[in-house]
Amino acid sequence: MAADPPCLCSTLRRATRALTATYDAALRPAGLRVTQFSILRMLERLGPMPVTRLATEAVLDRSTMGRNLDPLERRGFVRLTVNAADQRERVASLTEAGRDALVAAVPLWREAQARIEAALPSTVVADITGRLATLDRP
Amino acid sequence: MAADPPCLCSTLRRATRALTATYDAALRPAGLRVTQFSILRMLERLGPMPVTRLATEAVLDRSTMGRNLDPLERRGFVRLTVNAADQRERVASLTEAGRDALVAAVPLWREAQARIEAALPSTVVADITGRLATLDRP
DNA sequence: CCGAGAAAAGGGTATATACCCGCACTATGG
DNA sequence: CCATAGTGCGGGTATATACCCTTTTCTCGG
Repeated sequence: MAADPPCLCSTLRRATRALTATYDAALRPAGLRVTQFSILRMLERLGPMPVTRLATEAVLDRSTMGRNLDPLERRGFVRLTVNAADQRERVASLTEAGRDALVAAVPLWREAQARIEAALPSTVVADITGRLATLDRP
Repeated sequence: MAADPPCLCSTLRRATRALTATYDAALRPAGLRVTQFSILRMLERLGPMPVTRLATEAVLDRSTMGRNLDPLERRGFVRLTVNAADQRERVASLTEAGRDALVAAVPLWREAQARIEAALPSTVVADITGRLATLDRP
């Protein structure tokens, strides 16, 4: 009986771990991880946003986004304020320190992104996303 | 000024989260996550193995493998015993309960794997792995 | 055979991720 | 205008991941 082939999920997880380590190493001088960098960049692009909207944008669980904001808030890169118009909402916004961190990180990110892109074109990654999108949520 | 393109790493992480959720959902009836399933399968394939060797095999940090084994040991799927020949080593082995869990999980995994493979051929994933392998340490 | 260095683990810390539950607040139907 | 349904969020719990430092145990050169 033929052995089962490798698990697609485990294989992709392994690849993602490696890629994450590469980006994290590249961003280390700026004191950010790629996850944190992405959140800061999203805040810069979208402006102040409530946690739930950020989570939706990143396709992350809401509580995960809340917890991912914690270290950023603790280090003063993000401020969380209650929305006066809807007191349930906590609006995340980039602080000056957060903007500075982003400014320091962007060139490092661009360098890593270019280096990776040379080996792993964005079309390949986009292809994966597209293929997985066809597996909808039942 | 053109906006920076999406981050390859964040995009791949997002895809991996989605894929993991799909596999985890498929394996839920067997009470396993895909991470745990992979470890059990590795133990079945390789036989009893010290934690460090398992970590190397999975390309995981040693301490991560040790912690990933915890829930499996707690639930009785894996046994950890000190190697008499080298008392530093803790050898992980599949228990009967672990084998049973695997037997229950394999058909679920095969179903998920087949379903995903139809949308995301293993060649595409293998391609990513190969491309990332060319990025060794600069 | 013994001491120095290497190897295997464990524990501490930190982050990333998701589920559930309950609380607080808002919006809405009568 | 109030009861209720719905929404946003925090906290609890669990897993996944990696780094560091320390302890235990081996191995090997002298």
